[in-house]
Amino acid sequence: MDRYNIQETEKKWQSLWADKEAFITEDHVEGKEKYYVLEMFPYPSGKIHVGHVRNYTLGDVVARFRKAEGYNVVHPMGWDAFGLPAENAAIENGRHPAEWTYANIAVMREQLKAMGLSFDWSREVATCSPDYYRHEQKMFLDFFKNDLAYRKESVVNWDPVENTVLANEQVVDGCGWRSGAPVERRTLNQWFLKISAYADELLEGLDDLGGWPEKVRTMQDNWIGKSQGLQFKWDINNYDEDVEVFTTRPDTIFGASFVGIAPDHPLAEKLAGDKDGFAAFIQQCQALGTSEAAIEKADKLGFDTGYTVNHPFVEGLTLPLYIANFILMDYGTGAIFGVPAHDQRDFEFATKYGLDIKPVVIPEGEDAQGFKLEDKAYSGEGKLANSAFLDGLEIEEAKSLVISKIEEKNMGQGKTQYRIRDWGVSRQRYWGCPIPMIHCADCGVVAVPEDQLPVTLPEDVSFEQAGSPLANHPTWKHTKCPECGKDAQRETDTFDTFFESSWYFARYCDAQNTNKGFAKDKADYWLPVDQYIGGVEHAVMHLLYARFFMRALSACGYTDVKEPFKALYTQGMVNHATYKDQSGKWVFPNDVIKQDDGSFKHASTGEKVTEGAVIKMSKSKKNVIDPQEIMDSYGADAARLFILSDSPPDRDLEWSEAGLEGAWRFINKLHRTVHDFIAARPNLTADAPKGLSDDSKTLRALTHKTAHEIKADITNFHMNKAVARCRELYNAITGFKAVNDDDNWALKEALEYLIRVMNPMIPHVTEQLWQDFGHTENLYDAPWPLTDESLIVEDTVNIAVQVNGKLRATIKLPKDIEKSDAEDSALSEPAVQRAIEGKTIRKVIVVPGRVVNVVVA
RNA sequence: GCGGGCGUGGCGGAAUCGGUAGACGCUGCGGACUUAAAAUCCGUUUCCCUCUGGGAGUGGGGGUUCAAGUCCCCCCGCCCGCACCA
Repeated sequence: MDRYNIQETEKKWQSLWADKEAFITEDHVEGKEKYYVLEMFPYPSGKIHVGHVRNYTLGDVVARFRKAEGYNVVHPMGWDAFGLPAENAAIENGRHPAEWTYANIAVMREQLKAMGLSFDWSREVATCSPDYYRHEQKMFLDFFKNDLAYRKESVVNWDPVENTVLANEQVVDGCGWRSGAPVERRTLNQWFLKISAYADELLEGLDDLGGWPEKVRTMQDNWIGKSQGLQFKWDINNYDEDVEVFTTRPDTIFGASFVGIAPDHPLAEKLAGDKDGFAAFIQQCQALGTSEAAIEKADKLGFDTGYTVNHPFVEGLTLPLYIANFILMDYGTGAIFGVPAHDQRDFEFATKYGLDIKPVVIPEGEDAQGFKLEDKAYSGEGKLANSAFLDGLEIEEAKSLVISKIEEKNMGQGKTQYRIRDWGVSRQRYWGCPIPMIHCADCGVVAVPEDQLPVTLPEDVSFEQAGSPLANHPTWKHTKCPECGKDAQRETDTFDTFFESSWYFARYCDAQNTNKGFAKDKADYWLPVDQYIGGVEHAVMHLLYARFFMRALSACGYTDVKEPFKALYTQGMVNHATYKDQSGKWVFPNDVIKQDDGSFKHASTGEKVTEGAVIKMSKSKKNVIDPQEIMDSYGADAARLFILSDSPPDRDLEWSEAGLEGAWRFINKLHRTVHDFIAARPNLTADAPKGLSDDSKTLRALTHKTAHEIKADITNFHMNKAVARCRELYNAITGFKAVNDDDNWALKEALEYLIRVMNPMIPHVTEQLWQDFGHTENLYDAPWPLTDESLIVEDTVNIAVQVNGKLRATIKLPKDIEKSDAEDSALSEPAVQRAIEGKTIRKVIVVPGRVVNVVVA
């Protein structure tokens, strides 16, 4: 018998698809609606990983399925090619970032091709190419002209030994990852994009994103963080400036026991700069770096300025003015009033420094005098108390009243505040897109004239010295001022790599365009992306930046599309068990052999190995599987099928060798079953034979039902259910005994339907089997199989019969039976009789088509 | 710390609107075929019991309901994001 040759067959179809340009897409195809499927493009880190396999398999199922449904599908792929790892490779191995990056791209492109993905490779982009980034330089200049880009000071993590800015992930326990030196916060002048100007629009736009997961919309909503509050000034005793605070809880003003400012608040140095311990305190705050998580997780620390402030409503009441490490300069005014009873951070702070904790919001059912806080702040509902003119009011009433009183006193005003900050796009790095600006001593900041774009990166850079390679380059930055012609210097910062990923989906619409990033009509045709698929870790930043970027581009006349992604699907991660040897070192799963007693040993050394937690695959823990090895030994179809089979795509997936083998077995079985059928050479008619046996009718019903339901499953991303249904149909096929050619006709229909509905999941073997059946068209170009609705209507249903909610029997009844008849049938069941014996029937609940519940006492 | 999510057999998971918990796969066990093994095929696989039946059971505790994996409240555990990783 002929065995299925996976490697040969998969290569054969991959080259056929390439030769026929099967997935090269034209714009505006007559009579077809467009459908844009997009997966988040990869960073070319070296080789593809299982997370990529999952992401691109999901996208491929959608793309092939929508094509079969008759859409004009575009499914592009490219490379998010700028970024830190390329520079790290340069430092560690001496390889040039460009050389390293392009070599990785070449490897990964071949790997993606070997997966049989239906990409339109004619649209491929690499963001590190000047052909790509020249256009975003132009976009930046347009943002600048339209007042959407500006410069301001902001804080970075500074490594004093390496003389370089550190990313947050490069700060480990407050120290630089390579130098080990404590990081400092340093202020630099940097470029920002005014995403805050679109805060309301981005927030309101979320309501129209029905195709997005609720959780992602909620996260973006919280990130934008719109809040109504009060901004007002506190008078500082014996000092001629006021301190301005922002609060979302003006109602709790009578519970205030201190006022706090951020360590980098301009007043901090002025008020306390000459005090003992100030420098040490500031240093301690700086050691936390700039990461918000690190700052908020740190123990609450304060420094008493010695100054006091006057309470706005209580004559003679003064509160201490602290500098506190948990107050963020970036939010509000960088100053707060602390209400320990009703804010957890303030509570911890007050506990530590012995400040008053005075409850002013009393929950319902508690007495204002008796209400005591246990060990944490109370932030729930309640009525005001201990608060002079606010006593007895609801929180919202009290907020408005305090705001209007403050406004009357001219001390401040109600204010809408956003948590979102403007997007800092400057990076002090080499491997990024140069920011097309020039600094002139006389003219200030001047844009590079458009006819001088692109500003390209110099190739001869050194990573030997500390600091930014662009700034260190001997000649690159020296240029002439475009306005006055005198000597001037180029901006040596490059863009944040989120800049590139904020418009790549628009570039795909017109990837070959050398004049501009994309032609408006092409973007307006293809965009928005109909289905975007990627990791949930991008729920906020990338997705929010891209939404902003399209609005900014739209404001500059590039396109009419403001929302780039109509529907979003966020996939879960891929996890794998971890292994350690006796010395505690991580071991690759590939080097582990499971023994008969369930224990593990090292494949080459024979040493005992212990199995650890099942966690996200990561190189550092070595719990990685190389997709290349999977494809080499099991084939792309098996890898794809396994990854779709087990877990629902939005949940984490546990990689399992056994599950992969199961998928591989299925593909071989499917091949064998089809070939056994063909070899039997049944004599078949073209149309459905009349008078099919009941078994054949049942098989036909399942066949058509399966095609129908898989369509719904794929539409809803229930890929694991779709696979389960395919296996059910397959099980029915192999359990089916054909006694004549009429039966064989039904069998062939079932097999062909199975092949067709599985094509988006396992495209190679299904194309092959379709051809083996004698079809001359290819499945990639074939429509989704039709469902004959008349075959799938059932006239009887199984009804559960319960007594007091407990299942006692199931009965088969006509679908449209009268309730009373269903009740009679249920009560006559022996098991029901037994259960109700000697009891009184209180009532009987009949849910048509589902359940009869007999309630007895 | 803040924001968001997830939790169902030995394992991954299924269960449309609150209506038969465990589809489908994996593993294990038993059997067939074989000189033998692999492959393949068949059966079986939530737990407990006094087993022609019955009881328990969806992270834990409480509640609503004729009926709860599903709704509500509290708690526990794990995961993602937190603005210079991508």
